[in-house]
Amino acid sequence: MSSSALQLQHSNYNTFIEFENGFEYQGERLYSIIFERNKETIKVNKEKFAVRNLQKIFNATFSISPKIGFQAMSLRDLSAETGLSMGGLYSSIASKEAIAIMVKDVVAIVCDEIVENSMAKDDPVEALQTIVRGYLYSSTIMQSWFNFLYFETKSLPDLEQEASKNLELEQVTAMAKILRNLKPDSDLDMEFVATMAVSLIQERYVKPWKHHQPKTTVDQYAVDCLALIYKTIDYQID
Amino acid sequence: MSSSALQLQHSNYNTFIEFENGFEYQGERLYSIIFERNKETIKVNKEKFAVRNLQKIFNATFSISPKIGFQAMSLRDLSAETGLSMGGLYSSIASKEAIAIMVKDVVAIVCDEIVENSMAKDDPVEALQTIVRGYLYSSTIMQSWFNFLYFETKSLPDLEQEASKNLELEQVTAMAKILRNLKPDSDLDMEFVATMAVSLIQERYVKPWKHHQPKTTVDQYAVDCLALIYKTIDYQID
DNA sequence: GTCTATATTCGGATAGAC
DNA sequence: GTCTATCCGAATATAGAC
Repeated sequence: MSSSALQLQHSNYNTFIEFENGFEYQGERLYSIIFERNKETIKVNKEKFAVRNLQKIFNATFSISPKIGFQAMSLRDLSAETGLSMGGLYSSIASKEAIAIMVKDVVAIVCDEIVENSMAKDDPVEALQTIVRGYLYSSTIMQSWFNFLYFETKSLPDLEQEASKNLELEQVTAMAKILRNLKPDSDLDMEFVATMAVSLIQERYVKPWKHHQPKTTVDQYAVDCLALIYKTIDYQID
Repeated sequence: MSSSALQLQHSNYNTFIEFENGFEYQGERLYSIIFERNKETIKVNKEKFAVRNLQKIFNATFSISPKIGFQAMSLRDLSAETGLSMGGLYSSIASKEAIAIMVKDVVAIVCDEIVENSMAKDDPVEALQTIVRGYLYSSTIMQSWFNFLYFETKSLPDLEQEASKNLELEQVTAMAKILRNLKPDSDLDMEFVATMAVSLIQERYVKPWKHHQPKTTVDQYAVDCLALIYKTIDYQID
């Protein structure tokens, strides 16, 4: 119980709806956070205007770039899609590259929080639930953000590229650790199992053309993922 | 036995080495095939020269583009890396876009062959082996090609983008079909299992920075994948 | 805070000499 | 068959008016 008293309220969830209600990285709040973190490079001073523009810019980016790629998206495309002029764009962002970096920053914050929340659980079953559901739900709400970072990591400067890859490694490492706690005596390669689990979760945001449409709900998908993991490591659920 | 007599010799394999020996899409042979298929748009007439240049061009593309992305790679970058001049490049390829299209064509041929070979097997256990090992081994030998298509599908014209996505769907569909043959009475969602399997295979060529280095061999990885699949569908191997 | 207009660089592609 | 030289459009980014 020790550390669990310190947990954020939204670190306990068993359904998507429940998670979504406590998830702060969405809506205007999200863009406020981005604004706060990038005040120095954003020329617009009033939060009200900056937030509105950032919202337009990211929406436009996530509308254009999945179709043709970030590098092929010109700022003129972005200007047309946002309704802002070239000058208007540059008053809200430092450069084109800055867009990609901001995406990376936001996703990094969210990913860290997922791992943190999970690591705070003493019970490995709860910990597994938390990381799987947390990752799946977060990347559902922020689908465009996760998808963008996945495919556009190459568009980042070397340092941020490294950071982006590490996000994934941390998920795998954390999950493998939990799995070892669940079955301390197993001689299975838990890194392998965790790799499988992570890539299964990524499937949803990486290949929306395959999953996004009808088929299964996120909650069902979460159940399926967990069941598959338990089966793989021969863990009997009560 | 009926159809298995018609199979290509290299459709029977149980190890990477064995597969590699019968795999024709590598070395000079590969570039001969590309040359034959693109004679009309390649200005160089002598196969000897064309093959040598194509080899340089694809090697350079696979060296530069994973780091910065295909769109960010300029033909001047390519010129520097290949040692060919701008004019020299354009005598061997029709355009920059043509490079991406040729990659897609080659990968499509290989993927089709994997599915074909697998579908030719009457025994579902053999069929599963064939598709899993075929996909894994092919994408190991042609790692750069598969990786490129995965991340640069966006750089293709709409029509080829569609074709590229279909390649993946065909793998999943084929694998799901085999799994249903293996366990006809199971009420598991075999599309889900196949999706998991395919994304596990893709892991290797999609994230080489995670897997390529030391760790497990391809053969071990194949065994692990197959074991995981069997476990998932509760199939007892003899 | 947002626009228009423009500076400047760099991209893909081609023509024509060798 | 390959190279050099060059065209031309398009890209990022900025200056300064409103």
